[in-house]
Parts: sequence; C-alpha cells; structure tokens
Amino acid sequence: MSITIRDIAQKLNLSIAAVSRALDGYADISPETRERVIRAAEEMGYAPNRAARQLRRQKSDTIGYIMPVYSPRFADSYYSEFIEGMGDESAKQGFDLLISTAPPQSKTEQQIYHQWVQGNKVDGLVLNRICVHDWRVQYLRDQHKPFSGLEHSLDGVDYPRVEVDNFNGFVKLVEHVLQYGFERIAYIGGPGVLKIQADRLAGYQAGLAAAGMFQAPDYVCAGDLTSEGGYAATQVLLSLPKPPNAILCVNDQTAFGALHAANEADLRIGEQIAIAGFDGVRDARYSNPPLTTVDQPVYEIARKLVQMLAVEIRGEPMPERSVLIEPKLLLRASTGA
Amino acid sequence: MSITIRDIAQKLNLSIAAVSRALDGYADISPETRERVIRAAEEMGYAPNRAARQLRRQKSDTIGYIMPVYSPRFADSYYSEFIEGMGDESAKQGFDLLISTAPPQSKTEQQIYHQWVQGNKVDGLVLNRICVHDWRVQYLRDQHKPFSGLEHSLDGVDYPRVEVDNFNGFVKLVEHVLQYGFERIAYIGGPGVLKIQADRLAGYQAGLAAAGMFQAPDYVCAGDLTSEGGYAATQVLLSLPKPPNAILCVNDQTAFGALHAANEADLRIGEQIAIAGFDGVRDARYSNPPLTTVDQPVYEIARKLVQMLAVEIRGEPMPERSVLIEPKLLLRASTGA
DNA sequence: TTGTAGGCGTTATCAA
DNA sequence: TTGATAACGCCTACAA
Repeated sequence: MSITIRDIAQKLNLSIAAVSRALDGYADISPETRERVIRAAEEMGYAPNRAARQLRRQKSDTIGYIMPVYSPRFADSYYSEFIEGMGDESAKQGFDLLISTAPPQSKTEQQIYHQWVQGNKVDGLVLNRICVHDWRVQYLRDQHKPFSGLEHSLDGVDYPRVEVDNFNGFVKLVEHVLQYGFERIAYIGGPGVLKIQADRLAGYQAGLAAAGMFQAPDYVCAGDLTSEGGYAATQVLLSLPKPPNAILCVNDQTAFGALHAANEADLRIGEQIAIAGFDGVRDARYSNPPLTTVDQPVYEIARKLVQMLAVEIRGEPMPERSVLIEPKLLLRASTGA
Repeated sequence: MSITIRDIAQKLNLSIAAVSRALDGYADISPETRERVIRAAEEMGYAPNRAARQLRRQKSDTIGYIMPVYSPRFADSYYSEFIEGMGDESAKQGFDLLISTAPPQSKTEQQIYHQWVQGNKVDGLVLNRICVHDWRVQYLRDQHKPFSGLEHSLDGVDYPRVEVDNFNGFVKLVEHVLQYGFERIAYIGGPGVLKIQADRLAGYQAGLAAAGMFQAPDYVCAGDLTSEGGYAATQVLLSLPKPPNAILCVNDQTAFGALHAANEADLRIGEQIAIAGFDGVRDARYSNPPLTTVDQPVYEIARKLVQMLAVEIRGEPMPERSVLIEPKLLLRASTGA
C-alpha cells in the first residue's frame, strides 16, 4: 500500500531502527548511511505514517479550532481571515490545523471538544468568541490541555491570550460620533455571555457617561453578530418614538445589517444618522456608504494565538502570556467622516 | 494519562476485547455486559484514541482541504462560507476536517498534499479553484486517493464534482448590461490557469459575439481574484483613450476593488458605468452601490462536495458523479438595476 | 459469550 | 554504529 520505513530498510539491507534514526536526525548513525537512507526515502516517496507516529509519540502535531456558527450559512469574512492566519502560522510551526463547526454552548460543541481532547486528536486548541465565564476554559484547564484564546475569560485561568482593548475602542467610537454632532446614540450588541459584548457595551456606557449624555434603556439592543440581527434591531430602533441618530454595532456584520435598514428607511447615512461597526473587515471599505469601524488586525491576532499556543505545547517558557492590542478607529462616510 | 479500553476492562474485570466489541456494537456480547461497559465508559469519560484507531483501521476519518491563499492576509468571505459548509457536512458525515493554507501551484502545496496522502493523514480531499489542467487531480488519481472538486478539470479524470455553469452565467451577465444600455463592456479576470477564468471569459466573449458587439483586446484584463487586483485593473481600464462603460469581474472581490476605483474617479456607478461581480457573497448586498452579481450557493456547494466525497470514501455507489448548478443573476444598483 | 494474541507503523530502550 | 524488540491503543480472527 503505502511506503513504510520497513520498505526502505529492506531495500537498503538495514534495520528499521537504523532507518528511523537516520530520518529523525539522530547523531548515532554514520553519515553515509544517513545519506543513503535519506536519498532512498526521497526516491521512494516516503512520508511517515502520521497515526503510527502519533500513537508512539503521544502527540498529534495538530492544533484544533472549533468555529462558532450561530446559524447555518452565516458568512463573515472575519473568519476567513482568522482561519487564514491560523493556517499560515500552523504550517510555519509544523502543526496541522483541525477544524470543526458547532453552535456555541451546544451539546455538539462539548462532544467535539471531548473527543479531540480525550482522544488525543489535537495537542492544543485555539479559542475565540470567549465568554465571560467559559466552560471551555475550565474544561481545558482541568484536562491540562494547552490552549490559547482571543480575550480573557473571568474564570481565573492564566492562559496565553491576545486581548483587544474593546472597552477603549468603544469609548473612542462614542467620542467620535459625539464630536460629529450625533447625540442620541444607540448600541446593538451580541449575545450577552460574550466577553466582547460585555467589554464593548461597557465602553459604550462609559463613553456616554464621560460626556454626561443621556442613556436611554431603549437604545441598547441585542443582536446576534449577523447582519440579519443588525437589520432587525435597527428596524426596532428606528421605530421608537424618539429614534436614535447614531447606531454603534458590536461588529461589522451587525453594522452591515444596520446600514441596510437605514438605507431602506431612506435615511441619509452619515448625515441624518451615523452608523459604525467594530472589526475592520476588509469589505467594510466597500459598504454603502463605507463603514466607520474599529480595526483589529485579525490575521495577525490569529497568527499570534497559534504561535503562543505552539510555545505552550512545546513547554517552552513564555515571556509574555498576554498581548494587548489597541485597535484603531477607521473613520469613513457612515459617520459623516 | 488518558482513559483507554484497558482501564475500563480492568475496572469491570473483562478483557479489552470484550470492551472493544461492546462499544463498537457487535452482536456477540451479552446485553448486560454491553450495558455495563457503556455505562462505565460514559462515567469514566472514555473516548477512543484516534491515532490507535486510525492505525488499526487504516483510515483517519478525516477530510482535507488546502485553502489557496494568493497573498498573506487576503480575506474573502467566499472561503468562510465554503469552510463552514464543509465543516457542517463533515461533522454530519462523521469526518474531521483538516485544513491548511498554501499558495496554489507552490512547492509548499505539493509537500502538504504528499504528506497528507502518503502519510495517510486524510481519507480524502476537497479541491476548489481547479485549474484547466490540474496537477492535484492527476496526483490524487495516481495515488488512488478519493477526492471531490468544484469544477471539472480537463485531465480526463472522472471525479465526483460540482460544476457551476460559469459560461452561461456570464452570458446572462453580458445580456443584462447590454439591455441596460452599456455597450463598451470590459472584463477583469483571474489567473489564466483557472478553470473558472477560462469558462467565465469564454462566456463573456460568447455573450458579446451573440450580440455582434465589438470586442476590444484592451478590454480584457488580468486580475488576481482580490479587491486590490480589481482596483488596479480598473484604474488601467479607466485611463484608456476610450474607456469601457461596463466592467464585469470574475469574482465579487475583484468587483469590490472595481467599485472602489470607479468611486474614486467620481463616476456615477449604475449610470455612467456598470460594474458586476460573480459569486454572490453576502457582503455584495452592502457594497456602495449594492453589487450586481451572479449568485452561486457556496454553502450548499461545499456541503455537496463533502457529501459526495464521503460516499466515494465509503466506496458506496454514486448515482450522479457530477452535479450541475445554474447560478442566478442578482440585479442590483451597480448596473443600474 | 468471552478471552488470547497478533499486528497496524513508528520510536525508544537495550544489547551487540 | 547498528539490530532486535517492546511498546503506543485499538481491532479482529481464532480459540476456548
């Protein structure tokens, strides 16, 4: 079937042990033998059987990521960028990347984590969309399985992580729209359990408080991180007796939905109403009108997460277990900029 | 370390063979024993070691996909939708999804394919962005490794596939802009080796020919499937002595770049110039102005590809090895609709 | 119905 | 420097 070290050994009249060591670069093998083995392996198109190696070494050289899908066919280029970053860095670090999809907090999600961890399918995992209290963090800690995460949950676990200054990003966003004269500022958020939701909402509130602005309870809506959710929430906001003239959204997808609803309502966006997002996805430059957003370097963040995880897996010392990223405002026409 | 069937056997005073068979649902085991085993496994949090199982069964229950990245940090929600579709269907079919990134036709790409195939890391692969003549198709055929693909290469290999009627889609696109009075129609394509490029370009030319329209050689540009490429190509087109008044793009990302360039040139898009894409990514609804595009159900296509691949891997008979999808025009403001 | 034993391909330990 | 051999955890033919 496939070529094994046994085939190479046979052909070269060597023991499989010698072949194995020659290929793995051990020192106790004669240079000429090593040379012969390596050439033969090349010629025969040998590649080690990953299952056998994994079984023996008790590690899989694989990193796992479970993509949180809130609904079937939800598309968000945030994820393509995130996955690309993880893929590039995984390859560089010599790991494969195993991906699955599951609704957050679902039974399915738990099963996959359990199978991967207990079945030794992955050496470590990358988490994002971390919750304020996250069962995954606790579970992986208990299982002593290495992981890294985007955002820091409040479970008291010191895992390697990247944190975006969501709070401050939103404060700046509020300041920006205030400066442009929009004073009735609403917020469309995501699921309340999410850390980003907690932090961004807090930033929104702090920004308003700092300016001594009125905070209408009606002005804080729940979305679901999708453009559909943003669309629906915006319709509700616009039908209030005293509708807002600025809508800040927890992410860009939500903002796309908000733009859509405001356009349908024939509002002059950037003039009669300001709309902004958070993420900095590429496509935000091409929306109608171009979307003001808070840019976070998703690709770089994903790479960093994998890189930190690789260090953790290899058990190397890690100088900084926490990287803080200051996102930056991208001012565009949707807020009148 | 982890729980194995040996642990369960020990606890229950059974042989590991009995435990194994009880868990795998063999008939030759007493109901009560099976009951005990299953409960114990549950209690102890057992999950089979994937490497051991894979080594023994000679299959990995894993599907591979290599994401073609043309440049670092290229974001395209086409891929997040594609990956989500594959992820959902893989889970449903009982497969894990292994993902890597590599530039198309690169040495890296070849190495990964070789490692995965020869190392038995995956049971099969999904290909997209198929080339007119594709080394991957030939390689996997030679290695007798199951695979499915989006688009059919001309290598004379009858693999399970989904084909989108790119030719006809572009013919319809040409008809549409002609009908709206745009007669100087340009085309921005992708890498010439791609099957979609060949088919869509042919559709463009056929559409023009059918209407007896003039075809300026200047009007056919090469892009790279990114918005940057579309932006650059559009700048070239607009600086021609006799610039086009319609630009049809090989994909939506390219079209986003074209919109950007046309907006910068202060053209009234949909009026002075028509711009259209191809893919139907979600975000095309939110561009400035909303983008006319040819919609293909990416999520469903991805699922179908995995489903066909699963059938192929299991060696089941496949009624239809080729699925043809007729994409449909989505008319929006960017072409004056 | 259950247990014994061999082997999947690799790596690591020990001897030669 | 090299070879024989024993695991890693699971599955399955065969024996009991």
